[in-house]
Amino acid sequence: MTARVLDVLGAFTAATPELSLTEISRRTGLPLTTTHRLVGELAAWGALERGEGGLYRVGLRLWEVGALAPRGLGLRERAMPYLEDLHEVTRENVQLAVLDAAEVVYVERLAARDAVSIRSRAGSRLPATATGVGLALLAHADPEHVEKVLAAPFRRFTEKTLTDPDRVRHLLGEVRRTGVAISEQQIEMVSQSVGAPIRAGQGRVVAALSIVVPIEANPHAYVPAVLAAARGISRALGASALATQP
Amino acid sequence: MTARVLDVLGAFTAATPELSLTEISRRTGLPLTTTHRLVGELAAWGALERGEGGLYRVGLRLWEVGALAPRGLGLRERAMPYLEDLHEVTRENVQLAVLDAAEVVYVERLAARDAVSIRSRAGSRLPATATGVGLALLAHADPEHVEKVLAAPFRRFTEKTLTDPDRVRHLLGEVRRTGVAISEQQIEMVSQSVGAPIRAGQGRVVAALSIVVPIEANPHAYVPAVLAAARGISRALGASALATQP
DNA sequence: GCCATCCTTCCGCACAACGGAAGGCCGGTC
DNA sequence: GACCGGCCTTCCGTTGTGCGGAAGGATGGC
Repeated sequence: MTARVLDVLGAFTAATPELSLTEISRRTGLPLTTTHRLVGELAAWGALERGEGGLYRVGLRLWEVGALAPRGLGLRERAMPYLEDLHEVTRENVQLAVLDAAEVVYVERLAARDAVSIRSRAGSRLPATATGVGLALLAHADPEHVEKVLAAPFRRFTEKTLTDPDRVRHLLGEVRRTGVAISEQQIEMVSQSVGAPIRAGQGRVVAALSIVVPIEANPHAYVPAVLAAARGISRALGASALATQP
Repeated sequence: MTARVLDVLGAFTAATPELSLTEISRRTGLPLTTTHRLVGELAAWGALERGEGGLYRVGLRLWEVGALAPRGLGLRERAMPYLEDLHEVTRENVQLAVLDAAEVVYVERLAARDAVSIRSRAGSRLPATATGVGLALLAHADPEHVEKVLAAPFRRFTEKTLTDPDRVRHLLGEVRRTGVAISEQQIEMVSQSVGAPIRAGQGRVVAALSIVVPIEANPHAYVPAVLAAARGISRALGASALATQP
């Protein structure tokens, strides 16, 4: 059964990237024997591998296949030079993310050594409404999808985290008008982020990037650099010059 | 059956990252109906997703799981700063790779804009004996494993590609003695590479990096920089100072 | 030496995956 | 506008494959 195979893969998380057989069995709820067989088959193929101590971890072959995801490494590779430039110029945290249902998934993250250091790695998730990248993405997403997102309960991080759908709707209009999304103190009280959408062919928004700066800074000062980077990546992805206009 | 699920995933390659249902069916040899169900289940989970035109591609969720591979993104993230430094200083192609059976898998690749430009993106493979990284890895691999690799037929790229097991064995001894692996014109006649092993805890070699330079250059000039980068990454991975000595 | 924990192998049964058949849905052709 | 050829999707009865209980090693701690 396919679902069980995927359950096994899903048992691996960033917090626990190495698991014992029994641990996998516990997490998936599958009988030990079944787990044993599944894990064996996955390991034989290279989707999992066995480290020291007999613990299982995600294997090289699965990484290779995962790297084929257009929204993963593919996007990352083309965006990298622009992210680095932006990072170099500003010395702040720079992030690249895509939308998945109601969350954003961070595809790349360049951390400033000295600046506000938020340390979640590539592959982590946050609610879309609470982040600069997320607002930039939602602003250009299918309205029907946006409504579904806004209908779900909001996760709260700080006292400034948005929880009112109407407030978000208004903000999204603002984002469409200005071309940038500013999220203030929604995740942490000490920081805010400035995000902008990235477009591919036909002008469709496929990703977003953002820069995270201390709350003392003036976010508007970063807008031109953020927009320039977003436009650069959009062009690299094949969006026409016209389509890159807001 | 687990194998069939994996067959479907394996149908996706760097050359053809987007496939139609029938195309997947053809490649895997599975009946169309069966493929349809498997692909549906995989897509529901997020391992695959459906792009424009109905073509299937690798999904975000699989990318996330793949990113957990310690030898994939995990290694990459920690090595990145050192790779960038090396790249910055030398302005040449810099690569990070791990060993998988008889091949090396490139985990990261920083391409020089002007220097000898070598193809193939992160996730690609080459025979271990024909590359700088591969020789560095084999030199510190289980001797039994090395013999298995040398027993298999050699793929030839240029007239300088090594095909004599004894010659390789000798070279591996040399690598162990000097701490660096130099591969000359094995892949292309215009380039050579200088590789060095990267160690993790207990001094075990887990990866290697290399720099690719034109054949006119003196490879030995790059040895100190390459070794410094390899030692830096090893330290970042938790190898003790002693273990990082050759 | 004993017990606890984890991993591995075996094997008969049941039921879920299998895949043939049939039917939609394009878009091209005459 | 009728026909055809590629694709994709749904249905459903049969069968063989994955399932998981039981039992047997392998460690390692006390």
